[in-house]
Amino acid sequence: MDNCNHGNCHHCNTNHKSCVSLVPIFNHLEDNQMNEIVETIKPGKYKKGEIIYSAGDSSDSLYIVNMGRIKISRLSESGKEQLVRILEVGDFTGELALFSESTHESYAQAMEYTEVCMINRRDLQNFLIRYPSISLKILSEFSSRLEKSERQTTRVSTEKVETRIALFLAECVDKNKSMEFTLPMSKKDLASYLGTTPETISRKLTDFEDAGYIKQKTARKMLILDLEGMVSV
Amino acid sequence: MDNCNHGNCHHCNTNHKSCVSLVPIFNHLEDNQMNEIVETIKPGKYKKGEIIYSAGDSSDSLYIVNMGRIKISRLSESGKEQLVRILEVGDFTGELALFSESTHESYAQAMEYTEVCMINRRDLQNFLIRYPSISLKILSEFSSRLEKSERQTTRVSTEKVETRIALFLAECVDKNKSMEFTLPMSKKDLASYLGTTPETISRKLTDFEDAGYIKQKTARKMLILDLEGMVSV
DNA sequence: CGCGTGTTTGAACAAGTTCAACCGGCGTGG
DNA sequence: CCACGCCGGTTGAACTTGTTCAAACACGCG
Repeated sequence: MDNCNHGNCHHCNTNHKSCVSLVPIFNHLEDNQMNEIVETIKPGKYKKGEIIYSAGDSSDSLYIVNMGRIKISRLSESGKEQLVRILEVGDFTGELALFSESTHESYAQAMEYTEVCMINRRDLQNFLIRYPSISLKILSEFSSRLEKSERQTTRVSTEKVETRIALFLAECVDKNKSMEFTLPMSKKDLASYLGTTPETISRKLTDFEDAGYIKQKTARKMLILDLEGMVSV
Repeated sequence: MDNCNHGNCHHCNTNHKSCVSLVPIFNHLEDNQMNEIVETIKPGKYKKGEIIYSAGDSSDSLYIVNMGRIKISRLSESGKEQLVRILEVGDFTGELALFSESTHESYAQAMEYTEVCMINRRDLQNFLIRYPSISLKILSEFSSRLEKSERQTTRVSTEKVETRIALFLAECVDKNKSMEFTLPMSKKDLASYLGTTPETISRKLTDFEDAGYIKQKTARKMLILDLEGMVSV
């Protein structure tokens, strides 16, 4: 904020400090260590819908979300695409290319106006060696991502669509700590994420509504009426 | 080997050195550093079929496979189980419990007589701080696991069973560098891994055979006749 | 206001699961 | 050493689930 002397700080590209001081992987460092990192950061700004990187790109930097939201999708061998996860402020991506030399297998797209901070591989590896605690943070993040990813695989492999939707809604309740919330993505994207089609999502949600488990206030706004009942289908 | 002065070294529990000097996460260290790690290691031996840890266990150690093979499975919310991955010599598991306090969501079972080396959380975290290069190795392993796991999710979500089987066989060819190989697991387990049923696996494989893509020499022995044709179904 | 994309609904269709029966190899215990 | 039993694998047929395609709709954004 300090070195931002005009209107909207969100659009002030000299303000990289927040990237570093806000995100979990760095915010435990000493001030002078953080400053050192701030020095090496390059900012990036993307309009809604803009592609940040594509499958096949030889990425060599870590992207940290400073503002906005990013959608990460993969293409399957036969060309169909799947939404893998959504990055919120403080999340990062680009890991694959950081620890192996390979290219991206996924692509990243801004879901709204988004600002990121980029750290290139060489710089990051330096910091990892000098400040081992950063590695511990990233390891912790990785292990939780791994956990989530494997859980998702198991769900898609073993649960029927209905159950997957119910579990997803239950997680939204959890995250928002409220029975009323807005879906974090379109139903189309949700279908892609859950490994089904928009049609099926639509149908199952009206089924849930008919059964009295939920109420769809608008396309995205949900009110859960009977969580227990819904997840135990 | 040196400090093993009786019969079968496989059953010699004073020989922990190989765990450390063989596995990728440690084998780049200096001798004295390795010795330090060897000191803290506890060995574990498991008969075929034995459970190494179960879902719900509050694990607090990293398991490194010294010999044998371990099957990692998860239980879905509704109780169905899925094979997540198979650990070979040099692979490790237990990561979840290492960087968070939580309990295991998966369980591990020895597929044959298996020996592991265990390092507890406290010791490992110490080494990670003192020898940052270990973190880099683990990060690299994690990122490749993450990649694989996400690829698997995408496959299960978007590809039909036939394609998943074909891709799996193609990977076996790749790994064995030969058109002839033995399946790394039973067809029952394969079904669980690919998110389908043994019946379907059986049927699709005979379909492949009828189409002239493969030849099943025995239950586990496969010969790929037309890789191109098979994967482009 | 109008276009485009996301959403809903219907009906036919495809894919894979389920259940049940049967086969065969392997290990165990008599 | 043989017989039995168990588990993995195979096959058939009915059944369930979810997809696909097509059409109509609606909401939001320019």
